[in-house]
Amino acid sequence: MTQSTPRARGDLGSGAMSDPVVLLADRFRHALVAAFGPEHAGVDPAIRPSTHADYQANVALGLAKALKRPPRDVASAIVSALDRGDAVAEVEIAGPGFINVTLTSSLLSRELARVAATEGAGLEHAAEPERVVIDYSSPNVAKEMHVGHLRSTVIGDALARVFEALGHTVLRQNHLGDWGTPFGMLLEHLTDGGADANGQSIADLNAFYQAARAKFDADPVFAERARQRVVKLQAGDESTLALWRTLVEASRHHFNALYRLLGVTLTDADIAGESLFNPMLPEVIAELEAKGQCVLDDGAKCVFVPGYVGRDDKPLPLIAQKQDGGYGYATTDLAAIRYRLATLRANRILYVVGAPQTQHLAMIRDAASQAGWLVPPARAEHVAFGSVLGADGKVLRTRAGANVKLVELLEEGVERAAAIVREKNPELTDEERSRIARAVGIGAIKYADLSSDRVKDYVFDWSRMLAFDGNTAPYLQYAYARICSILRRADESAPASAIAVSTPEERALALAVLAFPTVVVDVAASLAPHRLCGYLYALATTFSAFYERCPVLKAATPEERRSRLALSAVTAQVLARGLDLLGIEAPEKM
RNA sequence: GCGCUGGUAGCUCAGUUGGAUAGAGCGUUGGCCUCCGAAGCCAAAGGUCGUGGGUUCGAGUCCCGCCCAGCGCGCCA
Repeated sequence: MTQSTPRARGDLGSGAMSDPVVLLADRFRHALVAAFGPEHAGVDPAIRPSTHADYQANVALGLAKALKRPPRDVASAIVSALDRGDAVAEVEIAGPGFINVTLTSSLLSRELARVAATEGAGLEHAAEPERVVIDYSSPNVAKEMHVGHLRSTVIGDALARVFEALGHTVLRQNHLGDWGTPFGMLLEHLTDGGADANGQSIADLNAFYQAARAKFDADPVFAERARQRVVKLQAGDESTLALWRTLVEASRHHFNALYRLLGVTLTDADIAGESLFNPMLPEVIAELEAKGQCVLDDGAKCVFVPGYVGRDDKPLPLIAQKQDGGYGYATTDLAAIRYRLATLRANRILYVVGAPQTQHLAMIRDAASQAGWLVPPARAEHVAFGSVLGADGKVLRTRAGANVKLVELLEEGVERAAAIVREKNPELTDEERSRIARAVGIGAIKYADLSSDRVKDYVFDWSRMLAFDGNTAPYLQYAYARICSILRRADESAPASAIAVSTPEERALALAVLAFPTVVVDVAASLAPHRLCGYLYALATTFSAFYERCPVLKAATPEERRSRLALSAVTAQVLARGLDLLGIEAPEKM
């Protein structure tokens, strides 16, 4: 829906205190004011990682034009005004006006100690916590979950974890498809004795759904009964509701089992399905009418928002009430956004919904603004994502053309992981192996989903996601397990204050570790979990380089050994915390 | 027709919101285990960033046109 407005790097406020970028940005902002006056207080110093130093400030180049001075002059004025304190070891002006900054080792040690001391690996709570509604997963009652639900569930859960880690109040909303016309045929089929739905597995209900559907399509008498049953359901007929509840109950068991297997934080308390909003629909329409937002068009009550036209070049409506008096999904979505703002008091609403619904959700957002429900600074954003594709480049399906069941997909992942773990590490007990296989198999699937830009489609490929090379969950888990192995053998533990950064590999690793909080804040602002993946992968490869060149247990001196042990430990802490934010487990052995 | 989203190495993908020489993994080629987990590491080769203009000190990144692909566009959700 709205594009998020990410804050400039280095201007992240709290939540990133241990990252030197924050400290540097602060020092540079003061220098800008000192050098050029208070009107430059809001300028972003543009602190970036550098290949020529620890960081570089790019602000002089942009400022040169406004000040009508040569960039290098501007740079040197900034450098003169810069308070280096005990943080900055070296500053140099390079090229057209880049300011290269090298930090002192003592600063790195101090900040690493701070990271190690915090439970969240350096994460701090936002200065102004928000109430964030996240609408995700949203499976349909009486249908088995399939790959189509994977991305919403995995991405939404990762975002929920990230926002909570930053101290925001997260209101998970599982918008179940638990109401509407399809329930007419389902309930009618149930009264026909089509299935014993009481507490039975959803697999039965899946077949049950298809049977009901077939009967509905083939038998006009049945179809009419189904329509009547919808009317009874809408009217609150008690025996009909009882049947409906059995379907919902059985489905919930299925969803919960799957969420447990997948390691997703959703619970029954997060269920806010279509049925919740059903009673609100008449009053929503009444309010829209009272506000003059609703007009009769072609027999339907419609809300028109500017900027949307249909194929015929005529304005495109949101249909609040159909010709026949029934309600469609637009009505439910309007009721839901109103509820989330007025009742849940959300500041921010995230719709983790597929990209094809972009226009629809934009219209819902605009209609909510138009109705006076959605008022800044509250905002609604569409966290759109692409499709999961098969090897043929088309939406992933079984060979028979059916939807791929999510349970089967996850179980296959675990089985494949178990086979790999068995081969690579035969010494594990059965119990260890099965626990690790679960972490690796599920982790691989989730990570594959999270690690590329969510708006793009991605190709589902077992061998790639389960590979131990490249940007995969197993590679990160391996890096973590390897560090744990070192720490187990060490027979001593060293505090982060023992870290003395000396070699280039140690320095690179220290800087990488310290960037963690900034990355997490950035993920929350940009709603882009793949940036956390990219960061963790870079962290793991940086550790590997350190591991190759810098002996830990066999370090030259006891001081160096303790320093490297502590640096390894804090790296492990960040890796595990980062994976946890993605909803992925990090076993200590694999 | 209109709109949205994509197009970066043979393949799969990054690219920090306009900065210095566009980076990874796979695959290919060549190295590294008497040494903390080789499930790893190092190196080489591989690019008109779909295309043509524009903006400026500087464009994969911003603007316009075009090409290709996917998706959406009135009572399904």
